[in-house]
Amino acid sequence: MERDDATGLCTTDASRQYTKEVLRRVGDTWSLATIARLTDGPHRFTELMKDLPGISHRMLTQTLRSLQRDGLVSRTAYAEVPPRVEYALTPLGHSMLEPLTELTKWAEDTLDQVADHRRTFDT
Amino acid sequence: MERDDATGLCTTDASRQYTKEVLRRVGDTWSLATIARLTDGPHRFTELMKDLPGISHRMLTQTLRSLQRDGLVSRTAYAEVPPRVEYALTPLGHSMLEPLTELTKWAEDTLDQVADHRRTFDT
DNA sequence: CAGTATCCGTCAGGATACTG
DNA sequence: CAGTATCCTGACGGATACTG
Repeated sequence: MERDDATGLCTTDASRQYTKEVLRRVGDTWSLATIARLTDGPHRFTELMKDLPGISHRMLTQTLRSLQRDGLVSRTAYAEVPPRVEYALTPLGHSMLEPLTELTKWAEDTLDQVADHRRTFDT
Repeated sequence: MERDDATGLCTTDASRQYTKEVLRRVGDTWSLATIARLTDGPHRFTELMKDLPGISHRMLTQTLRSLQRDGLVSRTAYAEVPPRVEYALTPLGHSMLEPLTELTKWAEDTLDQVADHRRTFDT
């Protein structure tokens, strides 16, 4: 596997597949936010609705299905009345948190720089 | 700033802005691939076209403008005939490579797991 | 409560043609 | 060579109504 010596970022065709793969898994509007919300433990559907301001009923369902399909989130239904369903991160889901956190920190640290540059660029 | 103790991933409203911010900057189809291609130094427009299989003329322009606008990529035009323009990562662009590489490695390492899980889930 | 189904608007992004 | 402008399609995602 070739990697750039300075940074470790692959520049091969194969490596670009991985970046695309990441986007395919969590590149949509709600996946990352949903994962972040599940960081501290299992949550119910309604809790997630409440804690993800702006998400629609439909999109939460769809996002959870997608994450579940990829093995990042588990779904547990309890046979009760009223029905209760809990979503939680799987070990695989947890394994994403560390690299994801790095990227989030980077965004946080560079937010102002980017905003400044954008203003300058527009003028 | 509240962070989850176990993982360091923010779960506050503010932190979700950062994840959204990342997606806004590089969440489209071609930004990450373009950045990866610029890792090893400056490249010309045509080189990038050739090295990003499937990208259209229009989308490369649009992607480069967006990255330029955010200060991740610099554009240098040489007053020659025929015209020559070179794109390169800025220091800010370089600063993204490390966290990005972590995420790429994660995708690489978990690709098979996800593929397996997806097959199982479909049945 | 936790979904599924349907309709519909918006927009990313491809194809193509035209300029400096 | 390195763009810009225009048109068009398909996927993302919101609103709403209906089930177990």
